[in-house]
Amino acid sequence: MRYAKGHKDDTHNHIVKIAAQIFREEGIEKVGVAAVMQRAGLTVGGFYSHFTSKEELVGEAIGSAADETLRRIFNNSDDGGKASLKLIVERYLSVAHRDNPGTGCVVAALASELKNRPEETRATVTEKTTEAIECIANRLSSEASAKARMRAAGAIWAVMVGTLQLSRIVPDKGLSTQILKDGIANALKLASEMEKSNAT
Amino acid sequence: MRYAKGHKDDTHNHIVKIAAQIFREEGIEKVGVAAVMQRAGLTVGGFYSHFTSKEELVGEAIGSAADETLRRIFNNSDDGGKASLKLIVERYLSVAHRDNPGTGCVVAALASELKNRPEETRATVTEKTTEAIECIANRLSSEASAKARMRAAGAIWAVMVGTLQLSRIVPDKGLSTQILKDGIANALKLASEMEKSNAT
DNA sequence: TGTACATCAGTGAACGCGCGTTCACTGATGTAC
DNA sequence: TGTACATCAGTGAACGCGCGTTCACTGATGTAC
Repeated sequence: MRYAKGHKDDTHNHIVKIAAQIFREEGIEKVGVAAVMQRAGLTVGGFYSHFTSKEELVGEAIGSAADETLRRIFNNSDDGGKASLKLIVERYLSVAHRDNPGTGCVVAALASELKNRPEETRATVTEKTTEAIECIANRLSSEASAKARMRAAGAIWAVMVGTLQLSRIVPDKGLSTQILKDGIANALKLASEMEKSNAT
Repeated sequence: MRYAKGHKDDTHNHIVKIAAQIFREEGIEKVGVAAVMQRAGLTVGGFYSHFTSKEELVGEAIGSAADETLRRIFNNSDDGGKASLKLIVERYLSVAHRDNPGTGCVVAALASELKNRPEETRATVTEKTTEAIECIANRLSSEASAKARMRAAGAIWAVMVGTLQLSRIVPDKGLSTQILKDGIANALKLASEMEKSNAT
């Protein structure tokens, strides 16, 4: 063979990772197959020996981005998955995350395009989002019921996503950064309220 | 003149309203100028006597959609702008709103595409979003400081937007509706916590 | 060991199509004389 | 009052371009004999 064993798989994964990044930066509809291949250092002709359609790439890219979101933000393996809720919230609502959608949360980056994807892709996102919310719930007071913790965690997750998205829309950097700070305070206040009132 | 006075303005506004709806339903990049004109009952050739570019239409459509969001959801003029916070939250996180993005909140419908729009358009959205958050703040306990109320209102707004977006991604209708219900409870709990602890 | 052929990841040109945009034209009405 | 011309919102065909997709080809390596 011209290429080493596993070379094609490597290429495939490389294309998916590149696509996952550009889609989050510029939007799925705006980015063409040729642009993805070029950024991956390949020519467009080879695309269809890796994927049956652009939509298949989109599905894989979103799945990959969702995994990356979980790993890097919600349950970072760099710290052995032991990050505190405070650290997770601060990481999520950081200036760095706001300014780098290409490597960040896929829901915040593509929310409005996700709702028009095929059911299978949306099911994957649902599953990964549930994992993220569980991640938050696991860090809340264990005195409350699991159900109550999941509901509170859902609110914290929604505050995080909604706040990050707004911070990316606001043109004024100062106001945008203040929104992030307020969002951190809001999310953590939600968590501490949860721990005070540990009833359902 | 062939057409009645003000006819062209009417046509212009009609195109903007149609565009505001289709963009929210299908996404800005996915919908072409010809599709908008056709849905407006016109032919594509006349478009450029109304707008200098598609982006100009996009700006106007987003502004129109933002106004509509404020009027219909946050400060409904049908009830004289006296809707309670509970009513606003229930209206925002309703099954009807989830299933009809074309006439609903523009941020929830287009969040991820808004971040890639020109600064002017994003400034308009920022302004209208601030109004929406003020709308919520005005309905919170007046014992707390204005600043504290705005921050809490921001959290409630973020929960609403994040929850609605997630409910639109989740393929399972039952789970999706449960997410909406939990979101309502979460948003209202945030409001009542605010009223209990009325310090900064 | 040396030659002939099979394999297959990737190339590059082409396909039809719809995009945003342009422009010569239409035709009903208003105005000038 | 009647005719000739100006106005202008909207039409419909065309522009170049990039889209998603297809396909004949390349060329380095592996295998057969």
